[in-house]
Amino acid sequence: MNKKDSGLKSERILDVAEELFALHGFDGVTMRQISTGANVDVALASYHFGKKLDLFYAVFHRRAELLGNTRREVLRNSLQAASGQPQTLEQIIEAFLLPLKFAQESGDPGWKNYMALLAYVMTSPVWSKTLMKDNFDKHVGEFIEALKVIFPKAREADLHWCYHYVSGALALTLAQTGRIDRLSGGKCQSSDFEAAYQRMIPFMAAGFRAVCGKETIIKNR
Amino acid sequence: MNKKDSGLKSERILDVAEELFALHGFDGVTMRQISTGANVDVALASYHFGKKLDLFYAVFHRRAELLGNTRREVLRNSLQAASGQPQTLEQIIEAFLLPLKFAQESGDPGWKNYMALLAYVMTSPVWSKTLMKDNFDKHVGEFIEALKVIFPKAREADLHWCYHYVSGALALTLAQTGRIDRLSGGKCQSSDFEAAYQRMIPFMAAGFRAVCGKETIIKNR
DNA sequence: TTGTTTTTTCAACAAGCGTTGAATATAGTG
DNA sequence: CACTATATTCAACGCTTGTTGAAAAAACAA
Repeated sequence: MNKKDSGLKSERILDVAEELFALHGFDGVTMRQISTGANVDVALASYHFGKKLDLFYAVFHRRAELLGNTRREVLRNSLQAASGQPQTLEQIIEAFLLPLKFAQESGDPGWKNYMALLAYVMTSPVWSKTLMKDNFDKHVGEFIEALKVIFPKAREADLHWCYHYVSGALALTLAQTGRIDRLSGGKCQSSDFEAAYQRMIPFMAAGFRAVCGKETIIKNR
Repeated sequence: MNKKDSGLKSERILDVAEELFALHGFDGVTMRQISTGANVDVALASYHFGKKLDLFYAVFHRRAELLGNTRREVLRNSLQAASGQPQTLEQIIEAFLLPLKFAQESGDPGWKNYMALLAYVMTSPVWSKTLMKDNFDKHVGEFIEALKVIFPKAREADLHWCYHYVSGALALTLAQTGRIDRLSGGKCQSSDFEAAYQRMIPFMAAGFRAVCGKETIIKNR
């Protein structure tokens, strides 16, 4: 039995759609390409998921919930581990990035496609207003709040712009365009999320401090 | 005479195509939407630019050359102004960002659309391998070289990843998705490139130093 | 088994797609 | 003016699109 014939057909449709949408965007993929890739009839995708747009939402929503929950969990765990003291800036940034590292390491190749899809959605003026708003905005507040605790004197606009830079750097990394491979002559690889991850934490932490000032240290009570 | 009836029709086609491609991507725009927006017959776009893909290339190429040349010029000017001494890290980053600030301030609303288009192309796995490669990769080498001068002991991979983070933060800013407006409760605006620009320089400079070490100061000869 | 529900395929629809050759209008030239 | 080249429109082509109702197959229940 062929690889693309294993598993539930409805799941295969989601997997193939995820990969193709990530690569070519919503309008760059046809229902027939998806059904062909999943080795099912074109009508089956409509039967399970409705309209093409609904399928797109289903694909995006499938892993969004899991990712958001993991993010919140990691953030709260690091808060608890600090036992009363505020988290370090590095811990907050790490909590933001760690779930994606987990996903990368999970071995499920679908996660890699999903990350590229996430980058596509994040940078799209259209999808950002619907999919990001409905699936990810709610988690951002907690991160900003954690940052406010350690940067009580920083202006909110500064915090948001810095968060925005982290988001952007992350998005381009998730997109895995292959450009860094080319520009670096092979010294860096788009697929090497570990390399991107390790450097991103000190980079972004230093950036935050340069813009928002040194964080306030609160004594243990 | 209506606004969309002014100017050369071929330029109007490029302008409308630029705006629509930036918003919906290559596959999300039809030739008829473009021609309708430019108030011309659908065949005229083909007459002037050939296939749809050629039109897309023409749109992207129109401002790419100007942008690339300005970038190189600014970089070399700052090199000359340093009169023998190496540039500061901030100067190098500024040279990378300044042309976009210029474009923003030029008053031409087309530039704003082009920036969103550039973000779309930068983050697309498909277009990155063709359009970015053919139009922008050649300029990156000069920036990396300038960075190597002031970070002679840094590993190349570190420099490239840091450059990658700057690219990503810039891309998300150029995309103008409106997300930061929402998340910040109106305290930040996607359209306010000046605000993004001012904070980006100290942020990225600090990030570079955190990953690549303090830059080497070379005495005046 | 028979009956029922769910899943999957088949075949086809109307609408929209990019593209093109021929016809018409406009501008430029002498 | 007439002649020519360029610009623009018109009308239509063959093809692909997303979607759907009905038929067939498979799974399930009794």
